[in-house]
Amino acid sequence: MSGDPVARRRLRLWLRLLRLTRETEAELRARMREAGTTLPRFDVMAALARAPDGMGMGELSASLKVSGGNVTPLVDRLEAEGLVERVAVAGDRRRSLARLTEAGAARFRALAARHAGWIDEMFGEIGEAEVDAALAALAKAPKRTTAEEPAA
Amino acid sequence: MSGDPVARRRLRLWLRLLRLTRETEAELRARMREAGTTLPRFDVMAALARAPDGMGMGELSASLKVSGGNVTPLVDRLEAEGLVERVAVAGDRRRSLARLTEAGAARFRALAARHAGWIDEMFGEIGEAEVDAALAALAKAPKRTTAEEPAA
DNA sequence: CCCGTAAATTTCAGGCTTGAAGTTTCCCGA
DNA sequence: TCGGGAAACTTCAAGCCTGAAATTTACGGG
Repeated sequence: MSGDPVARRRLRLWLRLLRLTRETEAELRARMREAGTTLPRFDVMAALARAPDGMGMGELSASLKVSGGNVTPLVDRLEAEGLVERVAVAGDRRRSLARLTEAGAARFRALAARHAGWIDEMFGEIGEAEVDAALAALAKAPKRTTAEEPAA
Repeated sequence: MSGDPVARRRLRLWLRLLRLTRETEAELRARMREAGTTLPRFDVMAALARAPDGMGMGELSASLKVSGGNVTPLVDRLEAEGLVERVAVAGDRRRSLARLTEAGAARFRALAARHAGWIDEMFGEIGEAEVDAALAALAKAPKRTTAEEPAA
């Protein structure tokens, strides 16, 4: 099918990454569910936890690599749960920052600790040297082919 | 926050995998879109391409690691497009096998070739030795913690 | 000041995904 | 034979996700 053995191995690596990520996400999703939340909401909280002063919707969607239209209802739900609040931006009424509430920050700290434990458990068979090897190997991919080029 | 440096590196590896997978999937999704299909449909076709005699819905959902309720409408759509057909199973009317049609097989062959090229392009910076290192490192994870254990 | 364009966000239709409940069919033991 | 599970699949409500259109606000040249 393919005459290039390196290409075949790269494809195999991709399929392995896909499967590994799906399995891990499925496991995390189940545990988040037990903990009363969902993975996407946790991801939002994690991003906001790094920005104590809040984050614009656009920054949030870029940071999470999800579309803008997705962020709105996600933040809506977290807001309804009292974990996140939207704050107006002085001088630009188009924007609004999402920020963790006190309750949201506390909730995130508790979840993050458990999350880290779950990951360590699931990846526990991978030794430190292997972790470093994997990180080094994956550092260069994927090559961004649809990168926006500076104006001609 | 965490006193265990290995645990932190494992978490970092997981975050890296998540980001890499999301970026790659986003790129593939965009290209599949241009090609007139979607990633989930391609995944179904890829699974069916390995089973010339067809695959039960249950096998398909296990193979793709998606829920059963997901497979039904996916196969429905592929069937509507004439790429997949459901064939009855003699002796068990509960089951039905999904199988690529001639048109579906041809479509898949064309897509698969392009798909392999896209992957090779996106992962082109990763050399053969690094591919092997990554595959070796990731071979052991994730440890299945919710594995169904044989009846007590 | 006013208009055109651009930016930030929301809205929207359509599709994907899950977990749970519902159907139909099979199987097996009494 | 027949009745209770169990298995295979579908249906369903809810949520996630995208890309595109719509909305609101900002900004800059004339």
